[in-house]
Amino acid sequence: MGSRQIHITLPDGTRRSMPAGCTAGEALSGPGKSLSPEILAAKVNGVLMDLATVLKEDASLEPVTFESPEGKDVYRHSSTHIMAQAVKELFPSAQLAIGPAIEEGFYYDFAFERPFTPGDLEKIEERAHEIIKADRPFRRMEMPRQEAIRVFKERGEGYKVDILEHIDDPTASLYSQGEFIDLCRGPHVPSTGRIAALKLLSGAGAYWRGDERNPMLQRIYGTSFPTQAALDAHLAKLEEIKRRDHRRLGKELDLITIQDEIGPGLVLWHPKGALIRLLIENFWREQHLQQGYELVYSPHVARLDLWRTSGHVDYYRENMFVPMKVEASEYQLKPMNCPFHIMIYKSHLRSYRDLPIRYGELGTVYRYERTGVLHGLLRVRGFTQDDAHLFCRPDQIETEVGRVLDFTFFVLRTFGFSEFEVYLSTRPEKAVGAPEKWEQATAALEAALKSRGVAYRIDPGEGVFYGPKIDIKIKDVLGRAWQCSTVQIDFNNPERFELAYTGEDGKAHQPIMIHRALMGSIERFFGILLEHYAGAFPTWLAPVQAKVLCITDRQRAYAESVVGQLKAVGYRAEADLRNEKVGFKIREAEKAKIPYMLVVGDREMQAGTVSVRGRSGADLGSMPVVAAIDLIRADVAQAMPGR
RNA sequence: GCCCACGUAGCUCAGUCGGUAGAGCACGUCCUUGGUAAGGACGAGGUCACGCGUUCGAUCCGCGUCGUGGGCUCCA
Repeated sequence: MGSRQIHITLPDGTRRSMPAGCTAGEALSGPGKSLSPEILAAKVNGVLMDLATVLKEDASLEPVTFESPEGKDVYRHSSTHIMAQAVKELFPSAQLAIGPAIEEGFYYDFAFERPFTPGDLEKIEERAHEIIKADRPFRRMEMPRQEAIRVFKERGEGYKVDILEHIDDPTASLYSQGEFIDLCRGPHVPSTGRIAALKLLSGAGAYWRGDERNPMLQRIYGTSFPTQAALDAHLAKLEEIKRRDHRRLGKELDLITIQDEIGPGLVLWHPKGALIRLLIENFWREQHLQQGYELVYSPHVARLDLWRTSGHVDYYRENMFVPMKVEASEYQLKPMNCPFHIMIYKSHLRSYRDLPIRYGELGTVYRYERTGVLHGLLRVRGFTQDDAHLFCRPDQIETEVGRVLDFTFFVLRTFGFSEFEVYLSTRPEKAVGAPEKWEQATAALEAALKSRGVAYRIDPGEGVFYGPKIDIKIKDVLGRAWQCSTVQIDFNNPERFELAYTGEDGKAHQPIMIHRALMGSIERFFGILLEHYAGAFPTWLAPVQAKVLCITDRQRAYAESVVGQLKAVGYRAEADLRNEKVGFKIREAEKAKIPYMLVVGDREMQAGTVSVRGRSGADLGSMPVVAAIDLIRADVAQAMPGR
């Protein structure tokens, strides 16, 4: 032999001697052993590469499995190539565009003369399974960019040529499995047989490079997993998401509707939905008053000139309804609340002693959203922001932002959210305000986060043009992240509206303005809550907290008296006095997701008790009415200390 | 806005290869008074989203409008 030896360092620190020219896969498995099938790719000196990569020098090696994000990426990326091959085999005239791995799967965009039908998807999936069964190896080829362009021109793949013409790298990498060749950075799993469970999910239209001026392509979404069980679990999760859909639950529980006759993106709150909203709003108002906010109201329309001053006419027009003419002037339906709060601030001369001033409003705004983006309660045209604007001195930013953060986390926790993702967005390219101001404010935001030990990520350049911001995303029970809360510094409006306060020095100074919302929009937050709780609101928010069910007509008066006792101490109770069997009444109360069912028959009536059944079947036994009230009280107090 | 699919009773959905429609649930009346997720009988309920066209005839076919759903860079 006499071949040169190289040293491989594994993640656990062990070193292994291998002949130079071995592959990454061989080096990971060790001499004479076969590679564990979980290993999909390798990190060579920290760079993600194929297992077939030939090693010529000493290197550190790390196995990559499906468990890591990179592993999932490789797996799904290989999957999408398999799907693309299936499409090309069945529909040779389809052209390849792009096909990346995405969070929970993959897609591939094709240029094709017609959309793919569900029947096409079935055939494509079948063919993909055959390709997997054939276990064709993925082979990497590298060639000069020009040559790659020639290859794809020959194959009639115009989009690949377009991609190649837009990249700088003088060499391009191509991957093939069998007859199929695709431009691809890689890496890939060693062969198609490594994809254990693959499923195509849906087809959709998508623009080339996401630009609506470009041609529409046909996108196919799919996903893949290393075991059938994992795929089934994923599909079950998709079913669960459907089951929790707030549009479905909103209708089923008779909480809200959005109706054609009224208009897209405009929400009707039915009595039970309105009651939950009222409870949310009451909580919000109480807490804001306690936190030193002053609550205000503002009109739904204002002169267009106000929106010229604020800059919305210039920067926000495409999201505004068209103005309406009234007498000699034009009026604008409000897309935001800030100008109104600013005008309240401006209605007096302000002293440095007055600051900070905190104005809060559940302000309903109207924004024109393109029809295609409207979605249930999550994206609407009329919604209520839990808005507030803080006016403070520059030295107060950190304290104020800190207070907002504490307040936000408190409110979100009360609504049952315990996991958060926090982002700090810094100065974008196009920005107003001096760089020093940005630096100072960004540092204050960061200091407020740090002093609370909040873990956060920086989104460089993602701030709004008028100032840096902190965004907080909440994670629901299914692990989905939703952005609700935001805290934004605004250098723009104080300038535009010439805001001022008199300082200790007797001179005019410009205040800092902070926009903030905790829930974002009540509509959206309500939709998220509905999905988070799957409609089973906690007792403090449940529109009906207890339903009294009589077994026969004989207990009707008693049932009503129990309802009366509950109402007298402030709980929301209803009686079901209908001539129906108790099983039927329980079924209905279960479906309405009412937290407590109080069953009353002759026995209970005699003893002055109720039989308590908790939501989803728990038998809590028979007890005096006061004991049932204590039960509800304890339940509410757990979520809402002090009630 | 754009691509595709869809719009039938209050809800969920069948159906009509063109001859003005059906189920389940819900609703109403009656019977039943039943102890922890559906008791029974009968009944009422529809301009088949809207408009225009083709046709002897349109809910069905064509075009348009409105609405809903999925999607529209997570960049080889």
